Parts: sequence; structure tokens; C-alpha cells
Amino acid sequence: MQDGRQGQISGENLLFLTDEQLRQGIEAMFFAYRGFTADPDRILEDMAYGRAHHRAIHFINRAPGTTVNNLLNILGVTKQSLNRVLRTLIADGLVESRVGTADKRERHLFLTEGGAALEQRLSDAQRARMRDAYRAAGPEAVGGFRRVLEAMMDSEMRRTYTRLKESGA
Amino acid sequence: MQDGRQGQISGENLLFLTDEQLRQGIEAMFFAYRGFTADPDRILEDMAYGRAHHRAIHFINRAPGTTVNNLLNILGVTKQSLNRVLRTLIADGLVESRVGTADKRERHLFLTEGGAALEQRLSDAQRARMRDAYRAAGPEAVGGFRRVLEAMMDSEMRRTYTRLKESGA
DNA sequence: TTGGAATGTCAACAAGGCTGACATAAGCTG
DNA sequence: CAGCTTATGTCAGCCTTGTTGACATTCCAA
Repeated sequence: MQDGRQGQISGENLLFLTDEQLRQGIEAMFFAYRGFTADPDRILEDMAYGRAHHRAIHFINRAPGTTVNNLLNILGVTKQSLNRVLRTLIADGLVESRVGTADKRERHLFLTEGGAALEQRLSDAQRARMRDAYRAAGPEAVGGFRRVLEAMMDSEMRRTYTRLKESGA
Repeated sequence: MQDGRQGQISGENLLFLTDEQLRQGIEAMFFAYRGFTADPDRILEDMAYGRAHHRAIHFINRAPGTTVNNLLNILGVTKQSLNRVLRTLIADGLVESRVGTADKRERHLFLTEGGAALEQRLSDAQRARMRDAYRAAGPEAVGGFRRVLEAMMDSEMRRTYTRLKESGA
């Protein structure tokens, strides 16, 4: 079926591409993503917020003044879905929505002081997890980690990711 | 991992641990996980199934004859949540539930021929994505990728992951 | 024999996706 | 200016998938 049928494909060393290796990578992604989200989830469950709020807060912090439409593209959800989240964040005073100056149809999103404080708590926890993982795996591993993840993205997402990366560096 | 850079916290040896680096790693995980699940999601949306069904099918294939309780621990959901998924899979003839012989309270889960066929479709798609990513990133990157992911897991999940890995290798 | 473990099921609920429909304001174009 | 398009918001309803709590059944083990 799927086990141990790799063989030597035209003499190359493709041992890392066996089905078993790939399956282990798949399961590693599954279990690691659980760890990746665990700490922010724990912080948020006390409040009336969830992972969707975290994502919105993260990217508003990352790209202050972003428009709703831009955030929509980054998050890959519908405007109705995002709007439900934004409405509560604005009502709770964590996010501010300012009418655009050049184009008054647009709303530009910013974190308030309270929003920035929550962002800090959440990202501190997530960065601590990432830092420990990086430290345990070593600097050589980090490059490989990032390269595989980037190659795994859909090309459109990779463009979004790269744009964000370069704006922050 | 290989050099003695853990004594000197002050220099530029720890460039890979800057907040900006960590944040890029966080965003890479976010965008990559979207790609990771995209192909199976597309296959499943035509049927009445979702990601939860995929996960159940994956791990039943991986550990045939697993008990419900064992699967519960792997997936990290409640029995009610899993049961809803299993019920539909059994009703649709993709999964078979056999009463245990040693302990008749236990149910052992197996994929039927139809279940194995769907599993194959789903994992082919997901492995293809993983294979392309591995190929693009290169064999050295794969080791780093796996090491960081393993270090990112909660320790209990890491034990589960390792047990599965060793049973399949 | 009795307690507890493993399982299944029902009901109710919440988060967070989705679609469709519609409203409003504002920019753009002929 | 008129009319189309764009950006946003909102209402209503649906789906999947997670949660609790309660309760029944089966059956191993002390």
C-alpha cells in the first residue's frame, strides 16, 4: 500500500522523500500546530475571545492602518466572518477603525492601548514557544524549518507572507 | 546543536532568536498550515465530510485496530465529538468497528476497502504537497523542519507522535 | 456482588466558518 | 450629472466541529 516502497529513484539520494518520511512530516505538522496554538488559546479562553480574534489582532498589529479588505485577504475568510470578530474587538475598545482620508470608503484598523496590551500577552506566549523550539533545534534547523514552510504555502499566501516579512524586517 | 553558542547570549550569534525572526516563524506556521490542509479540504468538500473526518481516517489507517479511547487521545477531542464523526463514517461504510476479543467493551476501528480508498486519495494529495515542499527546500532543510516541529509540540503530544513514528518505521 | 472503566447516545450550546441579500457611502467613468 | 463599481457593514440562516452534562449499557476485576 504505502509502506517501504521507495526504492532508489534513478540513483539519487531521495531517502527523505519516502512515503514514510512524508507521513511523519504530515503528522509532525498536525501535532506541532496544536502546540503552536495552545498557549494563546489558553489565554483567550478566559475572555470571550477565540483564535479568530487572535489572528485579527496579530495582523492589525503587524500592519497598523491596514484596511478591512487587506485584512480579509491576509486571513482568507469572508467579510461577514471577519466583521463579527472586528465588531466585538471595536466594541470592547481593543481595535480602532478610522475612516480613510484619501478614500473615505475604506476603514483603517489600529490597535488601541488595550489591544496592544493583549497582543503583547498573546505574542509573548507564542514567541516563547517558538523561541524554545528554535533553541532546542538549533540555528541550522531554523533555516530548514522556514524553507520547508515557505515551500508548503500556496503561492498567493507566499506572496502575502513575503510582503509582510519584508515590511517588518 | 553543533557549536557552543549557548554560553554567549550577548553577541549576534542568536540572531535567529530575535523577535522579528520569531514572528516570521509564527506567520510561516500560520500560512503554511493553510497550504497543508488545502488539498484534502478541497477533496472533502464535495462529500459530506470535513477535516475531522480526515483526521479520523488518517489515524485509523495509521494504527489499524486502534480503540476509540486511543483515537480520542491522539486527536485530542471529546468522545462525543469523535463519535459524531465515527458514526457517519461507519454508516457510510468507510470504517468498521469490531468488538474487542480480549476486552469486549472496547471497539477496534478499521478502514474498509472504501475507507482505505478515500484515505489513499487524501494522503496522496497531502503527501504530494509535502514532497514538493521537501524537494524545493532540499534534504538538509527537512531535518531542521522536523526538529523544530518536534520541539514545538507539547510533551504529551510528542510522546504520541514518537510512538506512532516508531510503529511505522 | 459491586465499583469502575469503556463505550454510546441524547440534548443543548458556542465559535467560527459559509452563502445570500440588501444598504450605504463614495469613488470613477462616460 | 448619471450610473456603475468598490468598500464596508449588517441581517438571517446554515454547517461543521468543538464543548458539557446526563444517563444507559456492557463487562472486567477486586
